[in-house]
Amino acid sequence: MTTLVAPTPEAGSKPAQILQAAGALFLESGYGAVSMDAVSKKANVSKATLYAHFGSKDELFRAMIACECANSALAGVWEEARHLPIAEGLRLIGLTFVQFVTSPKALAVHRVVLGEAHRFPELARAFYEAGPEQTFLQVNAYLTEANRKGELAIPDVTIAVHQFFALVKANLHMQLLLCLGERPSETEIKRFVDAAITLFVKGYAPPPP
Amino acid sequence: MTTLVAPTPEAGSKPAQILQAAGALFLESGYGAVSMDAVSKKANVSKATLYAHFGSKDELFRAMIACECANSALAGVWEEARHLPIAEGLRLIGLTFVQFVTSPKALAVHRVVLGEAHRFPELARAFYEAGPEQTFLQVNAYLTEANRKGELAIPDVTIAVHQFFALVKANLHMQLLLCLGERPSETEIKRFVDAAITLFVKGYAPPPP
DNA sequence: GTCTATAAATGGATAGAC
DNA sequence: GTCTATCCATTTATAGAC
Repeated sequence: MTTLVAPTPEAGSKPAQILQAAGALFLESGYGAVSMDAVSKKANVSKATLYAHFGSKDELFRAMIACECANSALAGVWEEARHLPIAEGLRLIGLTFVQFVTSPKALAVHRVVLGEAHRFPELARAFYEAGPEQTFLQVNAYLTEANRKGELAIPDVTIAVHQFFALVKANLHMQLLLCLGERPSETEIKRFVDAAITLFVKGYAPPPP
Repeated sequence: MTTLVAPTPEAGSKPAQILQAAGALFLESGYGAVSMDAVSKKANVSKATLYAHFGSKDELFRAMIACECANSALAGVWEEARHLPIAEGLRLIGLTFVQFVTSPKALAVHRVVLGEAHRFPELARAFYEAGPEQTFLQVNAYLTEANRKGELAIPDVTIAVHQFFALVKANLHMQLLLCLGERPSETEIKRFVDAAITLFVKGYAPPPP
């Protein structure tokens, strides 16, 4: 398996300039619409220098995605959620998750990876394993624990994890990926997440004693 | 608003050949990776002929998407679902829906529209309105009726509709969009849908009298 | 390592004959 | 309407000087 190793060269160096420029352009316009010329101009670097660091357009694209995946959001949430009642914990996780995946940056990465998934299947897989899958594993552990404590009664935790994320994202994620409308207000997002948590918790509530 | 009008020229004509070739290539490799040269070759048509029918690459791409959106799957389901108990009706709708959106063709269209959403925002909107939105409206009516009959107790039907589709697609849709793995077996899909329906119906069950 | 300049190929789009 | 042949801009990638 190819793990996504983020190079993250020292800030200010030419590779860092190039990666930053590539990120801005690729994420804005997609792979096909961006030329190496445009990247070199945006990075204030000659094309020769660009090719000295990244052997090809493909390689630059891969490196850029790897770099963008390096930010592990949702870092502090898991520990905090463990000390909350189940509904509150899920609410916190859900809200943080939605805020992350609806951020312009995350949307742009998602969009460009999806658009090129057919051409860079290993990249799509690496992206999935570096991002969504890690989050799933965390919530899997969280729900398993809730099951054990009797707070929920989930017959199939794996399915439930996917359902949880599907519920909190709901249609919002797809709408934003399609560039329909703007990101809703914080209040609006809270409404969606609340509705999701309510449904999830009621749907998986343990039977009354 | 730009509605997606599917031209659907008579079969066998040059425009039809071109659209078919364009569909095969664009859906396989995305917008940027396909040249007009490749389309003309695949369609067994000269480039001049191609440009006589479609003024530009953009126009051809739009026409192709419009053509692909013309297939209104899920057509017969709504009437049939109305005669079933709520859980069975939802199961039928959900299953048909998942089978449709996980078909290779639907996935390819989705992928390419997502990938180019930034460059063709009106196209993304038209796609959404021609496809997902129509389905939402149908289920909105269905759930409103179920609410009225007291089969379910849904406080916000709009949110519930989005939740319903999110649940039945769950993570499967995203995984397939990312070209991870193959489409699961029929049996496996049924398992996912069943789990979704169970959660949804239990979560929105009316309070006991 | 970095630049300027350029090669070699391919892209979208068109002219003009039939 | 359709074809062959071609224009011109742009693209990826490299050569050679500093």
